[in-house]
Amino acid sequence: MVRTSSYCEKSGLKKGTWTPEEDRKLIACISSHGCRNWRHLPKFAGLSRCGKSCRLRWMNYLRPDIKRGNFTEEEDNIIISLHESLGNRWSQIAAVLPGRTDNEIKNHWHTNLKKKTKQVTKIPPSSPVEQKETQNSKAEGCDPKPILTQNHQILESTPRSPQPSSSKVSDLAIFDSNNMTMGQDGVTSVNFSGANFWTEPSVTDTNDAYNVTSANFVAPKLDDDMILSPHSPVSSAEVFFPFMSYEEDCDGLDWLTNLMEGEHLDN
DNA sequence: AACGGAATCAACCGCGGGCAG
DNA sequence: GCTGCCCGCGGTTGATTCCGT
Repeated sequence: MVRTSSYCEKSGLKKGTWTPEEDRKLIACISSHGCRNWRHLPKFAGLSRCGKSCRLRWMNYLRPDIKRGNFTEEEDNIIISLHESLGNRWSQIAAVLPGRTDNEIKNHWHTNLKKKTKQVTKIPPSSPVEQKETQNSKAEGCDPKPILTQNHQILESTPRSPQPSSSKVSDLAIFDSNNMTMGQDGVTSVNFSGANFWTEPSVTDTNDAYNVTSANFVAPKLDDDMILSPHSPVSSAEVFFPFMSYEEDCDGLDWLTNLMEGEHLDN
């Protein structure tokens, strides 16, 4: 199947899975130039990719504020609830779940939640199965109804087990605990040494607890000898970090600690 | 251990909307 | 108002991984 795109019509442009080297180039380019023009960005970055592909990679994977990890019960409930009212408007649903991309939510819906909702509609309310599920929910302390914080923000996530793929961000991320700080609001932020990553973040959130600004978000300095892939030695700890928010006693910090201790590199 | 089907998820594509000229 | 460019969205594909036999 050969389809053309107004965005990627040029032949010779690379397609498929992104390599760590391409990721590094893209991050470096956005770091220095920002991402106001996706069409021209690949040229500056030295990438044989179309702008659309770069944008997608950034928005769905490399963006610093992406929360990595399994969806929580709470997030599932919110997605289900919002899907009932909004339908397949994944971007709007994603807006309520900071750190989650529309693509991720969409995939999660099709792979997990769709079945879940079908089960719920098929099974009579008084069925033993549902009763059991309800009991489980209660036992786990999960409210079956969506729980939204005052500003519609989910602050927790369970860690997602890393997958062995060369282009996964979990492979790329190395953390420096010295650069992690916990704000008064319980939000973890990370300052990287190096130049300002982004003087004008394109990804902004009106949510105070989630705002990523140049003040609290300084990106890694991408030296030539700095390698983000776990397949090669890392010369500095000041590397890219998926931005996330946690409550103080959240398990997510344990996950971070594990990552920092290199558990994600054990493959 | 090997195989095949199922599940997962990153990435692709076309389309529509916004905006500048 | 029209046209072209660019961006973002949602549907879909396909490579990879998982899991049961």
